[in-house]
Amino acid sequence: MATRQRRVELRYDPEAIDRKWQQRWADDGLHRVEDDDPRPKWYEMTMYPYPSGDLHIGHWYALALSDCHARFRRMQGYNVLHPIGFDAFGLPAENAAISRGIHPYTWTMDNVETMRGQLRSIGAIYDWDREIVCCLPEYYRWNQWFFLKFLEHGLAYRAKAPVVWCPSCQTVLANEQVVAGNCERCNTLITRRDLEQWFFRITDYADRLLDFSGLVDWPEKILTMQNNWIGRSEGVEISFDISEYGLEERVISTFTTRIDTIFGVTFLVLAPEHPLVDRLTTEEQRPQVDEYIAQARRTSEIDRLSTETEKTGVFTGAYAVNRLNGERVPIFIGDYVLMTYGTGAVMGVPAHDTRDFVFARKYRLPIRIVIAPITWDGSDLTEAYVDEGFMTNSGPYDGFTNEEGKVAIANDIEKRNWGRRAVSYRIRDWLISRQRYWGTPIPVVYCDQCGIVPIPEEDLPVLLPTDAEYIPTGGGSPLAANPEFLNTTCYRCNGPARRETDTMDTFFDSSWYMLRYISPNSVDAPFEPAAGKHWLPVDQYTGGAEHAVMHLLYSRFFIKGLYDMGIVDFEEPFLRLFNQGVILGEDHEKMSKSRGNVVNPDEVVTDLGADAVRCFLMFIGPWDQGGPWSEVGINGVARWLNRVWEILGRDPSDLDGPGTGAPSANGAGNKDSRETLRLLHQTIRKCYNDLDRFKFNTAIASLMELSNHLNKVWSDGSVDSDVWRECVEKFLLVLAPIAPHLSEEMWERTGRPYSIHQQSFPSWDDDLAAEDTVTLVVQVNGKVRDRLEVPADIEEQAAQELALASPRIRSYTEGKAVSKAIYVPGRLVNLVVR
RNA sequence: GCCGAAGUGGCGGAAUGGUAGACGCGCCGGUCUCAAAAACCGGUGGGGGUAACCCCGUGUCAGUUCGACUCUGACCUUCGGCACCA
Repeated sequence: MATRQRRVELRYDPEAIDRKWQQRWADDGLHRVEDDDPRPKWYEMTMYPYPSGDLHIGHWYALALSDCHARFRRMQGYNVLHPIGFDAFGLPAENAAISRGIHPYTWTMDNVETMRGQLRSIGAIYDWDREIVCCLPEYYRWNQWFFLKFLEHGLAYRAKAPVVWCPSCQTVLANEQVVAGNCERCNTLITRRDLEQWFFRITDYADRLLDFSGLVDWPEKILTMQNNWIGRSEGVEISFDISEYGLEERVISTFTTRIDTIFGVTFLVLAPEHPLVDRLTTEEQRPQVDEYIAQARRTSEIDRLSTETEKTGVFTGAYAVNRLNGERVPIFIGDYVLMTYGTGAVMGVPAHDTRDFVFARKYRLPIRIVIAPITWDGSDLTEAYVDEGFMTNSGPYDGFTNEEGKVAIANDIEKRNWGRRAVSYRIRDWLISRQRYWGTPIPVVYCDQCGIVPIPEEDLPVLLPTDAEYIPTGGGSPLAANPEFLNTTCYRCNGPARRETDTMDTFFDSSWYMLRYISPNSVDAPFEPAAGKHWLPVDQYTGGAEHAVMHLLYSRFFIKGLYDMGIVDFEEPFLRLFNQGVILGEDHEKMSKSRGNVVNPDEVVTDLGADAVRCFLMFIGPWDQGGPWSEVGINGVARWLNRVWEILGRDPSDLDGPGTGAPSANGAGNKDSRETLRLLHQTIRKCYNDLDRFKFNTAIASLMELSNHLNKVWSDGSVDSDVWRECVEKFLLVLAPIAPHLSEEMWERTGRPYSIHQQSFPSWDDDLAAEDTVTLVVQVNGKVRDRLEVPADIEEQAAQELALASPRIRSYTEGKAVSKAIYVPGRLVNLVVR
């Protein structure tokens, strides 16, 4: 048992209050969401958790705070749908199965059951009737249905793609299972293997995915990351002649964004996986080439693309002809060229490309300058010159600026049919196939007569067999080892056929789950169109920034695909996006079992209540920044809630008693009452604006200031009881989305009608919130030299006169000329003196 | 390495071109207590000064500005992602 650090003596029993209200809200169906509610709709969705079996503090951070925002929207008058579900397919279930011998289904569903209970302790406004669990056939049959739609619309295709392979375990590995180039289980050196797999044509949508056209309100950084991930570049595909080898392919096609440097080409580099490598390699060079390819198969893409690691390559023994100048240049292979980008072949222009420069130096290839640096004296380069300039050594194009050259050369190449203008994207088509058991079966069969045959819609779902071997062994997908699943009859010709045994990437499930929450029980369609029309798209999506690129791009693509098929009538699934940060351990490190810094929220909730945990997570700092957990830090908010309980629970009529309160004849007339009212209205305004923009930390700080102030004016007996009553009521209403249990309990105890969560967020009065006086800062040459208390509406002239008249200021301006005076209304005067 | 962020007291953070350190933790002092804990009240960036006050201070270095935590450039450190963790 760890040393108990939570030492706050609460005046209330948080466990009893949490239990009481969670039960009451559930019994009353307070959070049930109806489609036909007359209020305007607000669909606020948070990324659904993976059912790991334990709701950790990071889940609380994501879920409790999004719940606060959803509750705030509800108090603003919206009918709020804030659903929850489980991202239930994936690798950890298989790992658990392997290490503990539990079936992935059992493991997952047990975890879901545990986590449902833990999730209830948050006190969120989930409508549990809308829960989704995507490993159940009721959900994944729609994965299959959507797959068939994409296939039907030509957006799915099969192609070979490499997978990471452990030659000892004879299984496909996830990148996560590779440790320093070795299999994490048996420590064998990994390699890569080509398998025929399913792809979705996300690249067809690249331009549309780049275009946000004001449709969405997302953080700028996420838009930038997506743009960079898609990585559009315009250039030219130019082919080099290899007809001398008498192959079927008479050219090698390369993609370049710098066609203006074509006369500087002194070599070509092919990706080691390029299909021509085998045929072009000379017998003499073959041993080195084969060895190099084997090496490349073990190297990760990050290492291959690193600008830090040395650029290597091997000569194939073959040459290609640059048709613009007739030169014959050597063909290399090099692992810094990827088969998945452009054409898998690049032209080497060492003088004007950094990587090519290093490569040419290493292999002693000529470096020919074709774009003259501005101050070039004709000497050799010490590094690649990648900037603009005039063309030289470029035949008919000499003297052009390189920008003019780009256009002229592209035109000439197109005229002669040596190539064409082209756009290349860094993004690759979405590889859907997984050689794993715990996923959605891909609904096609392979028939010797008919080829690929999609399974008809009416025969869905293709059930994942529960009695199958789920531990991957002996080659492909585990399902391939299950003859009852594998062998079937063709849906077209009734002849013998084999089922597809790969399952789907789990990003497939999460690409469309926002649709399923709308009609989670629909059996005829993934969602009811009428309900979809009402709720979709999602107004606010929240979740970790780790999903900035992949999940969010896949989902955007998926929805655009459905839009084109007429299945949905909107193009962007998530109108607004907010990414929360990460909760770290007390040691400021990422939480992990091996570090022993994992926080169990259940214990804290029992001790201090759900609201204390919610408040602490909100108070820790800005939501998008995350922050470290602190066992002593949470005492602070617990103490505050405890004080709020005590202060707001006081009997306001005590203020009317003799010797206290001293209410003035006109109610809120006395000075402290006016101050109190002002602070109340300022606090409501601040909390409204802060909660609106997820700035929970400063909202709570301002409520703390208000409670401190209330305590002070109470002990001074200087506030009117009516003002006090107004403060209590509005304080509780502002607190309601933040601390739903405590505020409900106090709402009841102060004699107010159930439920606080059906009330509106309080409004404020700007006039009441306005200050009479402000502190005018007086600077001399930008340094603060005095502060003056002045009327809030002071004019520039008067402010300057007051500033100049201040004795302190005079000691700085004495005998000097004031050359300039800057006035910021109601804030500052800056006198510039020489 | 590439792409994207972040760096402010002893700690979490506030202030997004105008009073640096709101609010909280911790610490120090006090009240209560036989004592401690809890609770409550007060103080708390560093340096100098009896004091009034003064100087320094937002990762480092340069720049823009009357004025920079805030904008620009370079660098350092940490974090997220890099296509089979989700």
